[in-house]
Amino acid sequence: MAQDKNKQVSQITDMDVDFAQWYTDVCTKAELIGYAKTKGMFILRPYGYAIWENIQAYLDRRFKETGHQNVSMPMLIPESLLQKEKDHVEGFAPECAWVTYGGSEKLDERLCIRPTSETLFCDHWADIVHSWRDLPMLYNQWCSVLRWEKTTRPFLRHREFLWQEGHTLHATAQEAIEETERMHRIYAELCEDVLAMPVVMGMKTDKEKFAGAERTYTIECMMHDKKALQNGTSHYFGDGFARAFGISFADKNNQQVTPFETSWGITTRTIGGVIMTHGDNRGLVLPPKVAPVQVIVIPVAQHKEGVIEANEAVMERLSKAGFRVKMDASDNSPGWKFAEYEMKGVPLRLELGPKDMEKGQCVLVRRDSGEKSFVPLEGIEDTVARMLDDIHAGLYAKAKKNLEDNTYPCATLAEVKEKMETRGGFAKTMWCGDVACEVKMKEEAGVSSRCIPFQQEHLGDVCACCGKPAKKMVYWGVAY
RNA sequence: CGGGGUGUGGCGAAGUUUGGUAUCGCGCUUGGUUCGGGUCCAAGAGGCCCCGGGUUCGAAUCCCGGCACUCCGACCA
Repeated sequence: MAQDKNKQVSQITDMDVDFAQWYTDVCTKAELIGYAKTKGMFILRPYGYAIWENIQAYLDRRFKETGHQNVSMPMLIPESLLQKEKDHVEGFAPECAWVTYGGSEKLDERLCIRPTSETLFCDHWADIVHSWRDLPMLYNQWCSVLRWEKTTRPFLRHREFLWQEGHTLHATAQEAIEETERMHRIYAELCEDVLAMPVVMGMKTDKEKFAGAERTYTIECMMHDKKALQNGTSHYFGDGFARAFGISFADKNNQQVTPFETSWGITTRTIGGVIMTHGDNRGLVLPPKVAPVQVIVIPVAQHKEGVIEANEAVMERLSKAGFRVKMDASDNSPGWKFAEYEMKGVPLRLELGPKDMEKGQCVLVRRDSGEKSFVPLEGIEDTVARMLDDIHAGLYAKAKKNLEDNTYPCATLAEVKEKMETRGGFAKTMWCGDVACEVKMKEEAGVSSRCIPFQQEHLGDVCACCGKPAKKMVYWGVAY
């Protein structure tokens, strides 16, 4: 068996044996990622980057539809600028990387390589915002940021990672809160409608919220191994940053007032989430809407006359219909190709050989279920479209089941601890709102609060941890 | 950053205990062959044995120091 493996397409570890190793195998063997020479720095290979581009294309369109403009801010932040907001600098200082030399000369002031750009946007706005007519400012930038993480993993934690960071400034708190919630919903829609990942929407507790934020809205997803992944956050800052940076404007009554800020972001980590949500023991399983290749066309008995041409014709038809389609006419055997594209998570495989040509049909095989069907070439565009939709729905339903089956109520800390050890997932409990109980939950049950869901349930009257009157229902879990 | 594991052609490994200058499979190249689930045959190319010191006549192998990957914690998108 071990020897036979070597003859095959690069093998991946069984996910039930070692999920972490399975994950790393998929990232490398499916050619999503390469390791760079500097610890924690990763190369997004073409196939991995293409997934990001598809996510990017969707979000960029949604951002522009909602009135946002893209900008580009500097990569370096002078230390004095970073220092202006106390909570913010405290939150990020431990993971900042600094530039201290320019050429051979030591700099008078060291420069932080941006871990996030709130300070840059605020400083800029302090210059250009003067009147209520200048608001709102609805900015976004696609860039990479740097955080000196101690533990790194492909997609899930890079020292440098790609993301988008939206930053907006509003005349009123109400408007800023609406913006924060609007973007939070867009992230949820990305997850559910595009990535087939069901979400839990809610707010972070004070302990877990972003450094400097008044409120952090979060989207929590459950991975195949039942651990949580935060997938997109949206922050409401109140006027804290604006005050710290001296941003003010003349309102309609000619009063100088302070505006309200938001920021929101999603990163390439999301790709890690996609892998861990849908993947299986054959490798990656990509949701059709972000799959770089949606249909892989594999000619069978391709040396026979007319086979390649017939396959090319189908490929062109599908391509013309707007599908991302590729044909593999290499001299690898069909079986090799089947395994290869399954590992790379291509949603649909189309086989076309001499027998099919006679019958005017082809074979379609779904990556998610392995289901094989013989379909007429006539109307293949519609068949493929329908099947890709079915795959999306199937992936979503499966992930939803995983989320629902592994989310359960607990009445006490002891119960959380016991259930977490035996089954993992999300424990939901009532909570008094005290940070001390969160700390205790972490220490004793090993879980952190994932979020205070919007969809609240009344599970009881008292906090599962301290027994005092409860204020909210909270989801707890082990997070990536 | 604390605790474990690992580092040998592109990939997976053997060799390390008992020092003598590298072996196998896959992949790759070329020519044939085959093609509906990981074809078969033949010939060929490819290695700073993670890096830097040390011991030794001689180091992949022994000693010291780094670095990277990986898992478990703490921190984090």
